[in-house]
Amino acid sequence: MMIRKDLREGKYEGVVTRFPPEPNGYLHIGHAKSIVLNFGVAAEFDGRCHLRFDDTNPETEEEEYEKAIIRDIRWLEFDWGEHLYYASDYFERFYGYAVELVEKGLAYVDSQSEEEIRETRGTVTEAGRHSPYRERPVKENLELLERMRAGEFPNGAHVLRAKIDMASPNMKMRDPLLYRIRNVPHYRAGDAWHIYPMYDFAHCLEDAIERITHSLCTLEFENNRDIYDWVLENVSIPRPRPFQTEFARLSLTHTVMSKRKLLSLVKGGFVSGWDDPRMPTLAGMRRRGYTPAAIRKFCEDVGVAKANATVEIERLEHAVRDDLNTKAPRMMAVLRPLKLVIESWPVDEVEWLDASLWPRDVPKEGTRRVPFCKELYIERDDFMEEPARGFRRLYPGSRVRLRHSYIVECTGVEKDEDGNVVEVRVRHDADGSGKKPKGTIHWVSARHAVDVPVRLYGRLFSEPHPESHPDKPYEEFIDKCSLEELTAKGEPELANVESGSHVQLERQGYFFADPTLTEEGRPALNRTVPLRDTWAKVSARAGLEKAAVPDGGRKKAAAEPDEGRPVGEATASAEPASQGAAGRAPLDAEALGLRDAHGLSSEQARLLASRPDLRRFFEAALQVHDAPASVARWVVNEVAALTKHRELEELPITAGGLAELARLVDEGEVAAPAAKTVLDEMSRLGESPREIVERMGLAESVDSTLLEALVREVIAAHPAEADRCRQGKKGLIGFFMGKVMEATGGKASPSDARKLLERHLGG
RNA sequence: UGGGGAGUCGUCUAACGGCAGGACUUCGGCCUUUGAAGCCGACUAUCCAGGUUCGAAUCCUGGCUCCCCAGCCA
Repeated sequence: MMIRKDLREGKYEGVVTRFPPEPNGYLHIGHAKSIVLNFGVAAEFDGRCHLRFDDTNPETEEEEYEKAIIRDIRWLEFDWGEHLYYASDYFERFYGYAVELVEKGLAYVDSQSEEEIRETRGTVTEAGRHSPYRERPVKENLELLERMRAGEFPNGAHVLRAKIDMASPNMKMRDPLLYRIRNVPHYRAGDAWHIYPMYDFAHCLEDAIERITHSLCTLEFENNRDIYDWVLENVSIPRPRPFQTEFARLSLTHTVMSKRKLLSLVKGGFVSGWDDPRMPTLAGMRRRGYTPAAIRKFCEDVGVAKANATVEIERLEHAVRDDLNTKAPRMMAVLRPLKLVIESWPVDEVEWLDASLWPRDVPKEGTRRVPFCKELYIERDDFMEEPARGFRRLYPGSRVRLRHSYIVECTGVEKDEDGNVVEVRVRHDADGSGKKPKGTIHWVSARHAVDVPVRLYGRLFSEPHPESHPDKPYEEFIDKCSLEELTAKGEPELANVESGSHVQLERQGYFFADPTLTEEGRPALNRTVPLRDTWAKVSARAGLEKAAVPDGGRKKAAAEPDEGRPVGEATASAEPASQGAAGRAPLDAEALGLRDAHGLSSEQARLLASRPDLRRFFEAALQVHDAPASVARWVVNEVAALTKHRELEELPITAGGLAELARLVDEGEVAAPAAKTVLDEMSRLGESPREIVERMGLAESVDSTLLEALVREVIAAHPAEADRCRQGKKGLIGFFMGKVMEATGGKASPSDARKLLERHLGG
């Protein structure tokens, strides 16, 4: 939107964005949002997006990370063409700009210690103090800088600082550091440098050098924008220059996102590495089976705004399921086996059934063969000796459909000496003539089953907001049970699932054949995401209710209207009374005088008293049109709004003009809506109200018969809306008002128009 | 308590001063050889208080809450 405006105004010829990762860690889903945004806007406006490594800190950056980052972005299927850049390739130019600043007297070499610099920076409420080296002569600065570059000093001996303002309320502007000495080699630049540029100096220059137009970054850099602008305004870079715009970074429930915390999860052994499938890293998600398309869709869906926000993980999971639904073929496997014996089936007979790989609503072809015989495995959860209410699966006497196969009826169970059910016995319905069963369960042939290692991944943190507990560190919410490993019994075809491919195990979830663990003919499956499970929710709820029942309460009736009643009291006792006008500070003498002299409201008086410019304007206007009430209203509400972003003095609007306008309205020559148009024009061009009214033909001139006709016309043009309005959707009156006022150019009396509309649409 | 940002359904996110919309979640219903998917429906929101206006999420005033800034990290 903002970009559209820039283009429309001809600020830039095209759009150039960039994704600027620092090669010091792995990319996570939060970076994905930035990637999708940057590449997305470039594509939308037919521009381009650069990939630029912001490698300005040699101490933490490594080629390994660079490689991983490139792999991850490619995996997301974004393409930067030949536009791969490195901040380190610009080091020489940065240095040139630094020299330029020094020569202009806008930067100096500071030889204070790190600690001294920190102490003299001041605090958020106190100004900082000047460095004793601040006025070092240009020549000396140049020499020192040259020697810093040459490696003549130890780390920390000197820094280059911008000379801006040690008293700036923006801490970032208190002579920010531009260069620091680091006598270490850079992973790309080698040992060519002994000084390295700071982010605030380098980033804006990188953008300018690459002719970036829109530099999108996260909210925490808002304070840095002033430096960004300062540097680019003070060095010789090509124009038009880039501008920085901030957006909210992504947070997700049930996880953490900062590099530091992710690293501590790895180091603490809570996960197996950066690519552990529970990690929110792209590498982890890839290994878990999340797809690039799902991640992109998710990033687009959550949108971009400036408000800090935490997106529910369910939303990501939805995107993943939605994508995989049409991409993952269906197969069967039993995670926790229970033997099922078909009493009515011959011992040695095997029937190979054709089973579709896709459900009805996925328009894809393909089947596989599934063997059926006397002994099968079914899921333990699919049998209950004493069925819960609503249980639609196997229990003594029940009938279920075996997926892709026969209907069976449970005839009994076998138990071990401890009373555990070890085998369920059924008879099958050979011709399918019986009535339809309520449920369908999955199964595999015991004889043909293949063992498949399966990892069930859950959320890393049990708490939705692990970082939002002041009294508890996020580590305490790590879910130790977020990984469950087991060996499943799979149908034969499952052995052929290839490394890196997706499959849905029916009724259980989407799984991914882990590329690092899968062997030929023996996939290791990671559960990407479980299927939505309504029954699990229902039974969990039932369990809760049951737990609440023992003390004799009636089933759910008691649980339903929970103890939410105190709400009414709470709101009532919330003492909002202290706020209102009565609760405000009393008017000072000046405001009091204003109020009494002109009969203003306290609010109006308070504003005029606190804004000398508006007060003078108000008083000057009274000289022309002595109607304090209406003039005050215009000044307080409308003129004040105009001064939001511009000084009153800069506005071409005069007190006399405003007074004239107020008079025209008071005397009924111009209707209120039209008067606002006039004011807008006045603030743009500085014409007198009368000139504008004449030029635009805004004098009130809509007589009642004409207005009536207009109203009828507008209603006739929107029959559907009129109907809804008559049926009670009163908000639509506003819709019609808008149309009528538009038709009259704001010249009609709004109250008359509304009356007419209400009469016609009232029924 | 300096400065910079931000407050719209439970959660994200829309709405030239003119119908508070969409998505996720939740809850009903339909359908179903996946308690999935799909389809239909429902619930629920403009931080608060004043003001301007025919009409305010939007403009004005005041207040409240949350986030960011005192790295030689980015």
